[in-house]
Amino acid sequence: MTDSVRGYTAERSRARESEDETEGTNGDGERLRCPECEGQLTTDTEHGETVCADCGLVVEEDEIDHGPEWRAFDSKEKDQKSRVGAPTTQMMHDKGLSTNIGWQDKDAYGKTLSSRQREKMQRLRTWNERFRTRDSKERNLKQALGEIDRMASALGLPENVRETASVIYRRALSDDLLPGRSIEGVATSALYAAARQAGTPRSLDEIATVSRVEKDEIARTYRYVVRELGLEIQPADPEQYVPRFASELDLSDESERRARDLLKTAKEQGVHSGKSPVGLAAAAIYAAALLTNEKVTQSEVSEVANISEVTIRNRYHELLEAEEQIQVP
DNA sequence: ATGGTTTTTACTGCGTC
DNA sequence: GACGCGGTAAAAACCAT
Repeated sequence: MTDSVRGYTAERSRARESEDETEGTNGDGERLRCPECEGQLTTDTEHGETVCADCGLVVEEDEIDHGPEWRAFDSKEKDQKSRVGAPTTQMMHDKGLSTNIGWQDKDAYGKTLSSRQREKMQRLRTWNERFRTRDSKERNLKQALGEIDRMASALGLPENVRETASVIYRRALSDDLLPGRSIEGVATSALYAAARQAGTPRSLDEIATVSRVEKDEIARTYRYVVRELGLEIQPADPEQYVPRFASELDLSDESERRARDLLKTAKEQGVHSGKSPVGLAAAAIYAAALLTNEKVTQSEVSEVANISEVTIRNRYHELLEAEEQIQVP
């Protein structure tokens, strides 16, 4: 259940392996015999021909190579692409269709190149590779940053949060955290992390409503990113939610202040550990509104905080108890 | 995977407007 | 009768192991 991403990649690589196998059996030509001399047939993938090993008869030519087109690339690229899976894929910006220069140092007729030519080709490969990957990373980044911007404004997050989110995303990108994960997922996680770091947290649910990615995946990717980048993010402080909820409910500054006080005393009493910060904030808001005689119903609070009324009830009892214990010891 | 904890869901009863 | 509130039991979600 928590492993849908892993399951996904595993399936992809399995599909790739089976593809390799069929390619292999195609190539060995064991069951096929030469019609002239009954000799073994071998497949020459270089020229796209099937030839009899004994008499040299060309049985078939201009064959289409059904193998994945990236097999002949350099080994670094093979690694990269293998992880992604199928030869053409939506997961690469160019669907794997961009021009590449083979590594065999042979010309179109299969002849070996002169050393001068080899050097030249090597330089071309280097530059082609540089442009291609730089290009792909930049598109990737562009899309992700656009996404971050969109979500941030939907959530009313300030500029500095977007900045941090972009920084986190760039770090994830340069640390090669992207392969196997969606751009959107990582972008969303970066934003979630940034919002928390900036002290203006949004709950996972809120994030999930503006993201194109499922909550589960966000949570998973977020954990992964935080771990890999060594980000230090403390659990969200309930007080950080207070101003937002208070203003959404049109509460006075007075009750907002009392809500904070309630949370402070609760913290001193240690009542808050293990409970959801959002729930505590919501309960504090509700309790404070009661104390200041401002009319807010539990359901209204539960609405803006996305928390159940039951949780509000439970929490706010605890908050009031903690308050009493401080005053009458 | 499992077990313990927290949150949610669904339902009920009570008082008030 | 609808609404706000409180409580409860069972289910679901979450978390650490």
